[in-house]
Amino acid sequence: MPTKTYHIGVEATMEIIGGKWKSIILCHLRHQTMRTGELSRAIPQISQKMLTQQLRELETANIVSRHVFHQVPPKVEYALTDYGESLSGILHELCVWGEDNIDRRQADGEKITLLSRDDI
Amino acid sequence: MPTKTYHIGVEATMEIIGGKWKSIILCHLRHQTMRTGELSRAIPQISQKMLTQQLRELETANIVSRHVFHQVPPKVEYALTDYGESLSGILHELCVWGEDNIDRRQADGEKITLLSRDDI
DNA sequence: GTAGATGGTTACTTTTTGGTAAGTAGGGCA
DNA sequence: TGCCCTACTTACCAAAAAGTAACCATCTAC
Repeated sequence: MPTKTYHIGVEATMEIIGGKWKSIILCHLRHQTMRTGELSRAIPQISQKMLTQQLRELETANIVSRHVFHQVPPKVEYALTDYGESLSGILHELCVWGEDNIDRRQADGEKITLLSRDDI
Repeated sequence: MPTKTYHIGVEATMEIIGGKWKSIILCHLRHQTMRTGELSRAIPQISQKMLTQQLRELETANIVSRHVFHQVPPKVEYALTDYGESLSGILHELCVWGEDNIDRRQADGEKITLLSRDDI
């Protein structure tokens, strides 16, 4: 198979946490283990399909673990793996920087709202 | 105009540094002011079009400054703004985490190469 | 007068990503 | 019997992001 080539480290990172949803999902999992339904309530804009798709990709990258409880109705819990935890600091900074960015833009007169801040 | 709504800070951050190219460009500008041609040599995979497009967007977000020297042939220099510098720590961590990720995957037997590490 | 250097734009196409809506499973429960 | 719950999948379609290739402007130097 062909060798995959990266030119700079950040490429690999963005391949894992990039895209519209992954960093958001990870920011939520940073604080707690969550069930599928909890995640979709926490991220109301995301569709079922995108949620599971992104979770699978994060699982494949060994960032998120999936724990299935064999019950009916089904129960599945997602959490950061130990390796995923190594992203925690970065995720926190990404949240905080974004909050500050929104503050600036608001102060600049832009019509923007931020619904919740990263409390921890 | 409709109010733009974010649910969590990281959304705003990723809107600015997300996508295939922005974080790479920023990682290069983190170390030095660069001319257009230098950037495209530093990021050989990027096309002219994408390079200028991404730089314009970063300029609009006030992350990058553009300094035109009125010469022939033209000379244009790009640099992080003071505000852009506030991303420097995050960008560095994204690079370092990615380097480590690549190391792990290599150790895991995946065929991957990283051409250069974030030296600073 | 023609080619080269630099930075940039445009029209067009392809690829990737995301969204919608419907369907599956299987036990609980009225 | 039939509907609910939860997690998940699938087929299909729309939109956004990125790639390609050709083109412009301007002065310098041959």
